[in-house]
Amino acid sequence: MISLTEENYLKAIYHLSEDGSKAVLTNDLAEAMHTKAASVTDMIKKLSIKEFISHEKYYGVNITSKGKAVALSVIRKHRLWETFLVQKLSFSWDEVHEVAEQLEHIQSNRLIEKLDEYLGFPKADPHGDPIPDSNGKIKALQKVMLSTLKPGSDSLIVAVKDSDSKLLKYLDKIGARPGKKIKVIDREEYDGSMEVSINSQRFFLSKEVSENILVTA
Amino acid sequence: MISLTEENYLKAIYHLSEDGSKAVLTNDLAEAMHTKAASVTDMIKKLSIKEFISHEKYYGVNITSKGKAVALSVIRKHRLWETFLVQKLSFSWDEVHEVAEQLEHIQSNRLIEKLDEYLGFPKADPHGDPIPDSNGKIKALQKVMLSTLKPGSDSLIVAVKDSDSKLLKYLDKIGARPGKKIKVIDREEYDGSMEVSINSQRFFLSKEVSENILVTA
DNA sequence: AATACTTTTTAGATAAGCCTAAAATATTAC
DNA sequence: GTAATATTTTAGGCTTATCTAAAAAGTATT
Repeated sequence: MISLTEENYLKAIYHLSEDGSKAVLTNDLAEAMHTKAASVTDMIKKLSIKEFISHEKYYGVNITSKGKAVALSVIRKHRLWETFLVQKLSFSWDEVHEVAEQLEHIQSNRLIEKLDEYLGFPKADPHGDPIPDSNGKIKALQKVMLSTLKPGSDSLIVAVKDSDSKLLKYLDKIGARPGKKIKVIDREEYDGSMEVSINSQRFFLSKEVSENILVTA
Repeated sequence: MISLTEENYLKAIYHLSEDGSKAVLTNDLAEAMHTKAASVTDMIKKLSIKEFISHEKYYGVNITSKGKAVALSVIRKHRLWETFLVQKLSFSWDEVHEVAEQLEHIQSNRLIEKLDEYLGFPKADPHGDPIPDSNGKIKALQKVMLSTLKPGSDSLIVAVKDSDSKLLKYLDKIGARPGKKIKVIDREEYDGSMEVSINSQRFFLSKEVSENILVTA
C-alpha cells in the first residue's frame, strides 16, 4: 500500500523533475512539500526502498517507471475531479485546486473510470492541462495562439498564457475558459483583432488578447 | 482540527448510541472500529478532552451536542455522496458504501452544498436513509406502503420492507430502488394490484409487492 | 589546496494511532 | 460476601511523518 503522503511526494517529484526527465534536489522538494530537508531525506529513503525513486546521496532523486505510474494516476484523478467541479458543480476555475487535492487520493478504480465516462472522456482539465488516460499515457496537447487561427476555424480553449489577473477576470466574464469551444468569425488584417463566438455569444478581441489565448491546433 | 480517525469514531459512537440516546461501551466501539479496547480507551481520552464526548470511567461514553454535530456532518456527506454515485455515476446500490466511506471525509463546505444542489436536495440516500440538512437537522422520513397511494400520486421509494432476496432481485431489475421516483398510474380495486411508472417505464405490481415498497408520504 | 559557505544527511525527539500484556474495576456465580 | 469472570484502563512499545540541531559531504573562493 501507498500512503497519501507518499502519493503527494511522488506527484511533486514528477512535476519538479519535469515529467521524469531530470533529477530533483532535496531542498527543492522540501520547498514544494512545505516541509524541512530532513523530513524529505526520511521520505526519500522510504520511497527508494519501495522502488518508486532511485537516489544517489547528495545528488537528488530520479523517479522510476513504477513511481511515474503512481504520479500519473494521481494526476489523472486530480484533473478529472477538477473537470467535474467546474463542469458539473459550476465551481469557478480558480477555486477547484484545493478540493481536488483531497479528491485525488480517493482509492477506487471503478469510481474514476465512471467519472471519466460521466464527463465524456475529457482530454484536458479546466486549466487546459492534459488528462492522462487510464494507462498513464499523457498526450501533450498541441497549443497554438488563437491569433493564428483563420476565420471559420472551430477549436477548444486550452490555456491562457499570461496570468495577469485583469486578463483572467475579463476572460472569465466572457466565458473564455479552458475547455470551452471558440469559433473564429472574422479577423481584421490591419490591427490583428478578431471576432469570435463563445457560448453562442460574439465578442471582439484585441490582437493582444488573442495572442494570450491558447487553443487546440 | 479534527482528524479522519476522530470523525470515524464519532460517527460510530453516534450510530451505536442510537443517535445519541444512550451510552456506548468500550468493547462495542472496539468491535465497530475493528480495533482493540485499549486503542479505544486512548481515543476516548482525546475525544473527551476536545469535548466531543463525555466519559465516566468503566461506564461508557455519551456524545455531546458538539460531537453530534460532527457526526451528522459526516453522515450528511456520506449519504449525499452515495446518492451521487447511484444517481449520476450509475453505481449499483450495494457497491457505494466503501467509496462513500472515503468521500465523506473531504473537507469543503462549498463542495457539499454544491453537490446537494446538483442532486436536487435529496431527502434520502439510495438505501432510504434520511440525509441531514446543512444544520444537522435530520428528519425521520414518513414512510407509507406504496399500496396506500392513490392513482396520480408521485413519490420517492424510501425502502423495501421484506428483505427476501427474490423480491430484492426483482425490484432491482425493474429499477425500483430507494431514491427513485415512482408514480402510480392506476390501481385495480378488486385485487389491489397497481400500475406504476419508474424511470419512464410502466410495470404492474401485485398487491403483495406494493405492500413491501415503502415510499415518502 | 585550504577556508568558507551551502546542501544534505544523521541523530534524537515528538504526536497520532495502533498494539500486547498486565493491572484495576465491575459483574456474576455460588 | 467472597471467588471467578468479564470489561476497561494503564503501562510500555511500535510505526509514520514530522521536527531541530549537529555532523557530513559537496561547491566556491581566494
